[in-house]
Amino acid sequence: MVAVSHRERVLRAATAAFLTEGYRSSVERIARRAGVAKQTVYSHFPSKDELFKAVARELSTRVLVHLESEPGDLRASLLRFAVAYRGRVLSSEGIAMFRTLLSEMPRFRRLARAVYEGGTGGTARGLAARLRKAMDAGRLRREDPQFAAELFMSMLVGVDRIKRLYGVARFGENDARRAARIVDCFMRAYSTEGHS
Amino acid sequence: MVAVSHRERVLRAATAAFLTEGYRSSVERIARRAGVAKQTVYSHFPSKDELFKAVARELSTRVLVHLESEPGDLRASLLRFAVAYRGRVLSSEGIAMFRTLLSEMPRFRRLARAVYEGGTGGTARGLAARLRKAMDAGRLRREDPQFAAELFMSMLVGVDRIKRLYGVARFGENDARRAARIVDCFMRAYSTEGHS
DNA sequence: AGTGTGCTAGACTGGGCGGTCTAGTCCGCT
DNA sequence: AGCGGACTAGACCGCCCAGTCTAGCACACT
Repeated sequence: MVAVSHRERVLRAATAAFLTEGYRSSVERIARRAGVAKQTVYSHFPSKDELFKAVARELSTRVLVHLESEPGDLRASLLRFAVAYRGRVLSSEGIAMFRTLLSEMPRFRRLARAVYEGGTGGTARGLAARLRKAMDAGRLRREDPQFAAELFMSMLVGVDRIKRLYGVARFGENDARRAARIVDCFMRAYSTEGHS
Repeated sequence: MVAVSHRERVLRAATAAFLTEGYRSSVERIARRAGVAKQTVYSHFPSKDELFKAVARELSTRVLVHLESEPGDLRASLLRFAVAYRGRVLSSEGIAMFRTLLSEMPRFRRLARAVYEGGTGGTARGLAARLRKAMDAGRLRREDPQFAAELFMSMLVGVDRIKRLYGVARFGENDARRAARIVDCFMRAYSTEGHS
């Protein structure tokens, strides 16, 4: 089916366009970028809004960060998660995605919930499940695991995301160290083992 | 001078308009909202972009949260800060401001830095100074106070802000409790006193 | 060869907007 | 009374854009 390929190309071009220009990007520019006639865009998506929604839905599936639930060292496991999550969220693409989605979400309230659930929400739930296990095993202080998961994720990207959004900081090589420091802090607050 | 009053009215109307409609808000609507002719807007601001920048600058001065640096109980002091900061950031106005500024910041890179410095950056610096004092007094674990301040602020608003931005959560009455729990976590990670 | 389908380029419509211009009104000052 | 500056409503220009329409091209199927 050629249609699928065309649809795919439009979607990809629209994604790139919306991420760089925001919703301002015109349908004609998107068509050009996809190497396709404007009419072809409209033959696959009924309106610009629907195209945007499709892009948003597709984007939201890229965000989820899984956490291996295998037994291994909890600290190492959290550190891997930290680096992966920060990499996804703080990357240029992650920042552009956040900015673009955010500014249009008030117009698409139902979609907004779905995007949240597919990204931050889903990731938090997965993390919370892992933390609960660690709590059950007595390796983490017993407390609301959902709260702990959200707190950990907040610690990981909070102000750093803001800095990137305002163009104040880059996402550099010393990032792994920062992630490690944050994991240390989290463990100090939640680990049942002694602190230094 | 009547001019000042008019300028002020335009600025206020523009602020309200940009916060609710974003940059989409037309100059004519802003003029109407201010009860003023379109020409009057242009007699005070050379272009819509400049008007927007003026609004952004004005908004950024509203964000700073000060922390009393008097000696008192550190935990109580942090808790007051936590409640104040969350109140400012997570309020409907704070969220709208964030969304509006954010989506236009890529076009105004110099302004973006200033807005960051006036808001999050300045608040973090003030908090860091306070934390450093507590560290000097031996009441907090000695560590990079700037990092600690940013981490604390991340903990305070990170995921909660995301939830509000996506319309997933409201800002309700049990907020003070959440702030308190976060302060507890921070103190567990940083306090030099024993933990329960 | 003939038909239909999916595509192409590009013209077109209707509407919105930034920004300018005109003509006229109001008010304070001399 | 007469002048000037700040304001008003509203017309206007040029541009961009979402979405539609037309005419023609290329290829697959029979």
